[in-house]
Amino acid sequence: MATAHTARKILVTSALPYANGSIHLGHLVEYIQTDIWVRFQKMQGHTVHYVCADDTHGTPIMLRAEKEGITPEALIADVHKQHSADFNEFLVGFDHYYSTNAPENKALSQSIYLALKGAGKIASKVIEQFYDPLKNMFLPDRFIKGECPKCHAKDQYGDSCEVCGATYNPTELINAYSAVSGAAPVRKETEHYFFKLSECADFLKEWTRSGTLQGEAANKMSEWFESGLNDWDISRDAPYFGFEIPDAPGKYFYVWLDAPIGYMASFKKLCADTGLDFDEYWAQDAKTELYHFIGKDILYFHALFWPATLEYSGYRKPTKIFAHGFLTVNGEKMSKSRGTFITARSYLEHIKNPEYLRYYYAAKLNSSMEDIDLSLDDFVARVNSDLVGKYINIASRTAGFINKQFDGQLRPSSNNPVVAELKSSAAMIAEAFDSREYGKALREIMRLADSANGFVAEKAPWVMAKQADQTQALQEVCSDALELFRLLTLYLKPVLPKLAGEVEQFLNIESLSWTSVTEELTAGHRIQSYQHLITRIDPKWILDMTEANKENLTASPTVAPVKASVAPAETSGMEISIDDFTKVDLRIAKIIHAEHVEGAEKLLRLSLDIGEAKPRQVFAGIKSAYDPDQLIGRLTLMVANLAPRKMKFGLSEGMVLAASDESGGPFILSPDAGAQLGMRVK
RNA sequence: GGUGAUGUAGCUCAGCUGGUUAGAGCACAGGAUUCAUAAUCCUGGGGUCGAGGGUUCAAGUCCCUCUUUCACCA
Repeated sequence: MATAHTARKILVTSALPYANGSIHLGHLVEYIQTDIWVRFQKMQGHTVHYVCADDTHGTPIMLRAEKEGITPEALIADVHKQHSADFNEFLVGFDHYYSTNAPENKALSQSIYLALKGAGKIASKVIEQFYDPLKNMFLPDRFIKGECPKCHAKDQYGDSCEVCGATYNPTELINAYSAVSGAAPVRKETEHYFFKLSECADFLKEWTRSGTLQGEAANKMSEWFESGLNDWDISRDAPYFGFEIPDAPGKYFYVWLDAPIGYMASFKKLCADTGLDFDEYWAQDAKTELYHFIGKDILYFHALFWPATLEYSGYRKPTKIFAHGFLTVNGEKMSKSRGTFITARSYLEHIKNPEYLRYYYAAKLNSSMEDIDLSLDDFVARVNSDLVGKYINIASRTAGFINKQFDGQLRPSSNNPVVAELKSSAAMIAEAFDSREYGKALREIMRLADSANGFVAEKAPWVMAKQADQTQALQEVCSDALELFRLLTLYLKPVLPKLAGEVEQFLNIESLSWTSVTEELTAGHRIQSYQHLITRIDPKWILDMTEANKENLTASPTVAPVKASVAPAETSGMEISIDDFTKVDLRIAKIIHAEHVEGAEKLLRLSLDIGEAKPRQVFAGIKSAYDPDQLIGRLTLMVANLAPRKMKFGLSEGMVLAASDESGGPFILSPDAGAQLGMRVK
């Protein structure tokens, strides 16, 4: 039996979500996967601590806070509140959820750095980097934009082109500009600190092949060894939101240095709060187990930098790293235009029950790094069929007899073969959960639920209920069915902890643990009256959710004021030639900023990006129909070669197009998904 | 471009170290049943296992080429 071994001491982490956005369904794959594993191990009687934190440092957070006119600290405090609430509602049971911007993390990061320095693993080197002369800051590659050197698509990031897929250096971009200020970046020298990863190759080769990684992950790692390991740049220059490097004023730790240390810091705070022994879990010779659940995209940081950092600063290494794949929705990448970029919050608003998603993810998850697909139709079918039709139905169809005819009292039969069958699967299901083969576990559990329903169908208690001499048989069949239901609940508990709690109340039993497999509902035990525990998903909820998540690519008002019956408006009647038309340079523009203009009745001031070095300022008479906030970020159409015009409030460098007549408007235009800013309209 | 994964019934997925007519759930069709918030049970139709080549007595399973989708490239 899987339950026979001695209790283990386990520390588990999920990757730290970046404090720059909301938790969405993609994030939740990982937290749900980890939480199921943690709950399963706890049910096994092991001591498990599950910690996580917000990843709070770096340039994007600094700039976003600046844009919102608040301090980074205020920004991350707000995000922390939101993230915590989301995780809480999805029943992700962290033992501690912290922040990397915490005193424990600062102290640990600095001491680890000093230990690495003491071990001779830190070097400094003068490098050349792009610098924004307007903003007086060094620019990460992703904050440099320009024209792709291969396909000449405008507005591409500094590392690769989203249009043609080419990769290159920021130096190769044509007409490069800073995404922060629009200024042309200059090259500037600066001293950076490096972790000498190149000296860690032998250690890492052995470590990554010692069973700590999945096979495919280890394969992936070997490519890095073949090409040779470079030293890792761990410093960034001020201004930077992060921790300053000791004895190096103006130099900060790169966010990826202090992020994984955040695992330690979160646990350290938990230790301070609860009296746990930090060293028992992190000392070099620690006998406890340490597992990191991560996405395949950050394997690199966790399987190379992190173990090397720990090794040479005198700490223990992870026992194992579990990498999972990405989430697709309906077979494609999550998409704002299709409404499949769904936040945790939006899911809760529309579907409400988080356990549906937990169940569906569990049904899809395995131990590999393959992507998993959230097929929304399949989601509805699966939850309704498995959870409501099969599992809950067992209680729903039998509890009534027990409550009405036997006053809630049970009388199980002895040696029911179906009960024995369910019990005999306990070890196999435990093994599947333990090895993160949740899909396999759930397939088995649903097979057992089929057996249970087959048992009820075969015994036909509704026939017994009509025969006076079958009273005892009726009570036995229904009691046995509830015993089957109890076992299924136990098996599903890591996935559906809240529902399991409600079933425990209904059955009037103690909290189920894995050893409860060997127990049984006994004769004379009284259950509570049955109330329906979960309802089916209405496909309409899904529709509403995807609609609500569709980014406003079309007009923003939800109610269309245009009447379908209006006669088509007459055209002006004047013909023009194609040449006349091509004189008008129409471009797809992205509204990067919009605001009210003081003193203007009708105008909004827009900043429009059409792939040029600087955004255009355009005044548009659309104040009556649009709120500036809802315009920011969307694409529209502009006339790019209209002669600039001086207006009372400033220079207008173009014109946006909008439709209107006496029935309503103005309505500004939007391109179909796929159009990129800067594209010519013709 | 390089590397690691990936492509199996309409949909979502199982198929361990190669071995009898390729499986499940959902969907669909027929039947049964009415205890259950139409749930359940039985039966059935449906696949040239991405394409092509190779190894083998035998390949979805191994090898090669091409191709799909995803990720990473400090």
